[in-house]
Amino acid sequence: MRWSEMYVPTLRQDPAGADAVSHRLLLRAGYIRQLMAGHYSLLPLAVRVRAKIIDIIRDEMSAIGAQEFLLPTMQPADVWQKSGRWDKIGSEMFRLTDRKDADLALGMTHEEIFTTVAQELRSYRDLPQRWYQFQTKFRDEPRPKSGLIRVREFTMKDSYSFDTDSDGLDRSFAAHRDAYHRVFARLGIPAIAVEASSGIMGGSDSTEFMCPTDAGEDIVVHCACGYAANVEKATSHLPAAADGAGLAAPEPFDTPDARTIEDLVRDYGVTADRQVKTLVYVVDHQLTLVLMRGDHALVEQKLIDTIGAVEVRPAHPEEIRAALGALPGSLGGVGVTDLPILADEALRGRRDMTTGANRDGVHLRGVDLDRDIAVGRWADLREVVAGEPCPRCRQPLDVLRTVEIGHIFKLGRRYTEALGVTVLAADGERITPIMGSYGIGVERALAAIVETHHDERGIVWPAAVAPFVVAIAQLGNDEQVAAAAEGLYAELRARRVDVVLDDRAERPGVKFSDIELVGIPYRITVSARGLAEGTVEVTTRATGETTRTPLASAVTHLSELFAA
RNA sequence: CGGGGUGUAGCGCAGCUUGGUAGCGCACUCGCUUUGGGAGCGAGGGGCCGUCGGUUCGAAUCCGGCCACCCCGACCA
Repeated sequence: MRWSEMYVPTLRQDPAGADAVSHRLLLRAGYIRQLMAGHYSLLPLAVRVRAKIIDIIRDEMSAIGAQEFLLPTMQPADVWQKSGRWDKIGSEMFRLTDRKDADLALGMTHEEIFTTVAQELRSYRDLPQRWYQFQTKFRDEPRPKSGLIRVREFTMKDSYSFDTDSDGLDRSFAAHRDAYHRVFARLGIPAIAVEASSGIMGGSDSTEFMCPTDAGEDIVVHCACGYAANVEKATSHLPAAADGAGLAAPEPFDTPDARTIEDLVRDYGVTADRQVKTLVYVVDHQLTLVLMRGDHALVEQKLIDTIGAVEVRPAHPEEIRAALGALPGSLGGVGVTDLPILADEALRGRRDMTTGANRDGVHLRGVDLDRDIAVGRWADLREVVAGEPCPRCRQPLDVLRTVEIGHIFKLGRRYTEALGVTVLAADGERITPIMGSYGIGVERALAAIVETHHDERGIVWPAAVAPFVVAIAQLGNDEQVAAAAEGLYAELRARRVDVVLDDRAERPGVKFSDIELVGIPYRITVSARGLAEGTVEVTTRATGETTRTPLASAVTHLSELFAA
């Protein structure tokens, strides 16, 4: 490719409102343009990178025996109704109707559709099957942000496995997990595999692949011993509390100005870890008390996962007052019998605690959880914070900001049952195949590479995904320079190297900064000055290292760099 | 959905307080010079000032509605 013929609209200044590094650089370097919030046009350079990412993923999918499909992105409502997700998913799914007024959806994932195809599986001998595709997904995100990191329309590599039994699913799951590690290693993404919540996908087990970056939105708890989990799932080992004997019964005391945990700490000397924080949630229309230790934060996803709830929201003050007779600040679970009460494990067995009395401006001390509060269910609901002891090795935990680039699920038989997929087993019985599903966000992976591969001058692509591996900077309009540059260009193309010849009538500084901004791994600089002594320069983008080499051996020198 | 902010040329911005019909830098076009780190000089082209309405002799500017986009939070496979 000749740069003079490419469309690469680089920007000299940082675009306004592009906060994330990858967003800023992809805009500046002419890879993407925004159409509307959450929808981006990929320009030629981005298309080249995307194609290389897809090739790497495809290669690793083939290596585990997966077969490529391409399923429709517009889908009928009825399969979603059969799986129950038409109602369960809510406004994140784009829905539309056709001229016959039939309900349709834009695919946000393809479990239902792949399972529909699987209805033709007949025999256990057909299994296992591992199927995948690269397909556009649509998700009506409430808040798209950070360029390609959170969008409403994107390409996903999604795969689905069908096995006869859970051992088979374990093998398919492990095959994908290993393939994903290889994919991310080849893409240059420092992915961490973490335990995750399965969310709306359902299923028994899931692992997320997370890339650490400031632009990330997921918090991951991580330990040197190898323990890693999304905060939505993470636990830590808290030291046991040593409570005193407490009181024979809870004792009210007036706290007229205390509305928060901190108020009680400051004005009444009750440390936060001796308080019971009473949160009121509406869980699938049921008002529910959620008790946490005063210094602990609730993870709503844990609440959702524990109950299997569809919708969870904090209750409004009016709802709370109507049910408990007090406002937030003086709430507690003592004596409450008409509402479900969930309590965090960290409160189990605690005595001599302080909590609200359900009378505004009054608290109770000497509360014994087992004796005084009708806890219906104990669960891990607490958010782990940095420095708490690792649940495995007891060393202090790290907390990282990350972006999710892949997620693999053991789904079970939910979809195959709902859509009536069965095969005949060896003994003549009908069995329902068990499924897994596995996803990688392609453009998000692209953004994650930029997040982790850049410097102050621009992007620094790993060679495996770079839009071009070599750029030839032809300086000046000297005929000999042009001839030498053209010669190198032809030679590299003959060797199937992705090379771009910067033959623009631009000054050297413009060429250098564009080539660096765009992030091409190697640059050959051809100039009259160099040719006078028979040499060209080869510069490595990542290190800035430049070596002079005779024109005739430039290609050989590059090959050595590729091999290194 | 709650809070905050911004919409003026392709990009980045000023002008708005104090109304009088739009400006700067970059980019773009042409000419000359220049050519190893985003060139210089000269001459040009380009904007329904997001949109609809109101006030006014007159609105980019004042008032109201709407729309879009960005940030924080909620939410989110």
